Amino acid sequence: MTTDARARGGDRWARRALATDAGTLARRLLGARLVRVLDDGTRLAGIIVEAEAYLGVEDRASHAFAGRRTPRNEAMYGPPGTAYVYFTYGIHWCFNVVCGRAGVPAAVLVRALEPTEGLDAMRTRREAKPRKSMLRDTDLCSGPARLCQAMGIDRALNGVDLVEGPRLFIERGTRFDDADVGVGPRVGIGSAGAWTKAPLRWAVRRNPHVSVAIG
DNA sequence: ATGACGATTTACT
DNA sequence: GTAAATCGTCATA
Repeated sequence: MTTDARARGGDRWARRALATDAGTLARRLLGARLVRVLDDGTRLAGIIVEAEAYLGVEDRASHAFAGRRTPRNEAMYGPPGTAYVYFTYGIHWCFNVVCGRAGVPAAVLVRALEPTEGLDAMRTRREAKPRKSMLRDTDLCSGPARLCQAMGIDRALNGVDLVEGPRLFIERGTRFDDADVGVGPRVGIGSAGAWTKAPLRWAVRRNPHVSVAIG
């Protein structure tokens, strides 16, 4: 493969593979490679090892619960393969893969990556604020906001198309056996009734890059 | 116009 | 373990 083809993403996920329900996609995304190509051509990438499903209008923990549709969550209503990037806690960005079908707001929050390409650039971004010591590899992308900081994902990528776009996309990666995958409640869900404990988070067992070990 | 809150992370006791 | 950081967004008025 040529360098150019590699930068474009040689083995991307097709849109039809993303046109499924959030739970199914969250499980299937484990092992996929998330790729970010910076403006200077630098390629950053990591294997997805943790993801959460946000089902849609019935899911009280979803930004689109009860059909809420605002400027912030508009991307959730886009076609499968749309990036939904939102800002939270006044500091952090989080990245989702919109799934299902256009007009139905469902998405998968990518919570952790095992970084594979561009670790030095990631470390530089993550250490932008002064810190006591150099970050370990397992601190680079082990959390939804951490991976966005490491990969340079922010407002500018909200709404972009992961299937055709040049800056952020998903490639075929490795495959994790069911025996190596755990399921449990989502992280950081406050009072959302039964949805607080619903088993909608998938993570690779014993993988040190996961943000919170799975039960 | 105002106020409460957040799909988090970090530093500190 | 607890608390601070930090501000866009949304619901209420």
